[in-house]
Amino acid sequence: MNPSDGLEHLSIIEPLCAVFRRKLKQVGLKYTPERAQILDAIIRRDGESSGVFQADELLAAMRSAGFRVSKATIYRTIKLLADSGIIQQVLFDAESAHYQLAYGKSASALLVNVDTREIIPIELPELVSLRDRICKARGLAAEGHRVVIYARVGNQMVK
Amino acid sequence: MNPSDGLEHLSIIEPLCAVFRRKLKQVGLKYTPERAQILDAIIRRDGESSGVFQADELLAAMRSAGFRVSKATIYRTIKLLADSGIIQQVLFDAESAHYQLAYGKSASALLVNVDTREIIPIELPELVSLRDRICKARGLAAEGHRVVIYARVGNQMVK
DNA sequence: CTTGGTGCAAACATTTTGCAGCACA
DNA sequence: TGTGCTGCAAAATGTTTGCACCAAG
Repeated sequence: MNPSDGLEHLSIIEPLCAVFRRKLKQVGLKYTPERAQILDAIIRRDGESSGVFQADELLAAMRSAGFRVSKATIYRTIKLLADSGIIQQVLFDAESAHYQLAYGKSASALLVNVDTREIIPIELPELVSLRDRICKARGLAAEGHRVVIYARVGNQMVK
Repeated sequence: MNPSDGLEHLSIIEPLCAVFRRKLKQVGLKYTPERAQILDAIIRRDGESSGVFQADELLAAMRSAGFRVSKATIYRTIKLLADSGIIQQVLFDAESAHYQLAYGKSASALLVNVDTREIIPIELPELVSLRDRICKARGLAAEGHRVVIYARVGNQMVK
């Protein structure tokens, strides 16, 4: 597949759809067109920008792409996807809930440029061992973590 | 001062009040009894439990302690205290905003026991250098960070 | 066909705001 | 004594839910 054909996301749509479908069946729920379209829209968004989205953003994006889904279905589906482990909530501000695709990035962190409001997902592999060590010291097992780092454009010379 | 006389918090009330008073004066605002009582209640809460609080919890605590403050004033004062750097928002769940006193703990993290819902503030000094290094690599200057670690009681043997 | 799903609108929970009277500086 | 502050209640968000009709399995 050509990496510049705008269809990179197709490489993950199929497996994620299958995962979602299986998870739904496990609990006796149905795989509907709306649910498929919402997951597809989330995957498409993941390609652009930071991949972090909010319910109303997603709704607006889908509407302007010609889909007619309701707010209620967006919220209900987001909850199902989070329960399935396909997306995860990221704690990034307190105004409203933010989510991102969770495939393989359960340990990632977000770097927020407070000047430009740009959100940059970063990897902090060192944090996992640090986290596990701290939990173990208290007889706990780490389940996950959330990290947000706030930064601004430094005026100091960068060597 | 006797550390078991229940008045440990007095050691920080005075300086924090002074800071708040000064910050208010700087922008032409007034230091009112309500604002003083709210800051006092926050400092008192910091002594108990984890020091993390929500607006409605604080309101309830103050009401049952005999103060008569309104919801609106609580919210308005929390915002002022956050702007003054005296308290800071912690991102811990998306349901509602959580805050804690900020004196000297701008780099701390929270460990949440998801079984008991207990919130344990912890120190992660290693994270500061990690954070600064990552920001500098992108020409940014770290302003702060938020870390929440979720853990549960481990069933595995802890050596 | 049966059980669950959707859209809509109303309900909710949290936070913000407009306004009339009150109080600090 | 004026500008800012308070309480109240209404408005504004963001999210959830009840219900009637529709559709997947």
